[in-house]
Amino acid sequence: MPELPEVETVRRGLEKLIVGQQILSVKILNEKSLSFAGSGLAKKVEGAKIIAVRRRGKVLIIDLDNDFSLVIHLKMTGQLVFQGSERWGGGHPTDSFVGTLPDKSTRIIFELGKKSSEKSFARLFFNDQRKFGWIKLVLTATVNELPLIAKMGPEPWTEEATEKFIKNIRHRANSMIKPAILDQSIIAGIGNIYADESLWSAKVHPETRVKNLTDKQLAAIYRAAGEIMQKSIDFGGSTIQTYVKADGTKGSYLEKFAKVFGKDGQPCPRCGTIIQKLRVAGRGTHICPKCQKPSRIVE
DNA sequence: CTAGGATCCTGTCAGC
DNA sequence: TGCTGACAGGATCCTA
Repeated sequence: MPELPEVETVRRGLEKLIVGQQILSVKILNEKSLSFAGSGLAKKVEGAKIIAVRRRGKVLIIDLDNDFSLVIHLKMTGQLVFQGSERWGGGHPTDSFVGTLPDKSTRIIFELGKKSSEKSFARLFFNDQRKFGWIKLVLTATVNELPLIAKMGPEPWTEEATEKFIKNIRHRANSMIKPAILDQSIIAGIGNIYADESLWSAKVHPETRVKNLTDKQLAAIYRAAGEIMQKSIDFGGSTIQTYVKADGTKGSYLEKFAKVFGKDGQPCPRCGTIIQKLRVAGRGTHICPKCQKPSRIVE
């Protein structure tokens, strides 16, 4: 689930909480959730100090001071929850943000602290209902060689990267625009929500073939994706803070944030037409049928 | 090259 | 209440 804004929100939260901490121990509740192409995984992790928390696309990277890094992908239902003197969590929003941990979704537990001080003890929980998410321990120097990262397209921010994005996507001329922007090798960080939001913003129908879009339209999609994702980060992404409202009831940040995603049956915020839900490339897709007209140039 | 389906899993919800 | 099927904020692999 978590897309770039959620992963960036997690990164910022964790950076404040865990950099400088030592990993005292690792508890593996689900073997497949944590892997290492070698032996002595726990021994490599335990005792290491966390020196940085980075992000590339939807991938989170925790650098350790022993030349290793923990590379994390939350996939659909992953989340990270820090429990120390304070509680913090981000990623896929579920009740595990607020409930007692570990719970049945907990896959890995990192016990953090400083060897010299008993007081700083804290735990970092990697929770993941569907077990699609993963953590890999790799040499820091080889992080960029992981296929997903090696092939990854540009982050959706800079003006220069617009050209890179257009160049990448033109290689997929006959593809529909929605699956094309979901492809991490074309542009990094877009998932199902931001794909729909970006296409609505740029007034492009998700089934439009790439070859039927002008450079200007592609640039508009790229720009919309960057702006919407930046706005989402500023808004606070998906965290405990946005999950629990001030009055203690559950709130969805999507409810407030999204214009079309999950809004089928409701009026388009731009023109009032009822938003429809369709299936495009196997994914639930939300459009305004008036703002996002299908391409008339059909081959 | 592209689409479409299956796969990795668990939980939830609609419908009968 | 219990069952069933569809679906889910991801990515990869396989087939046609």
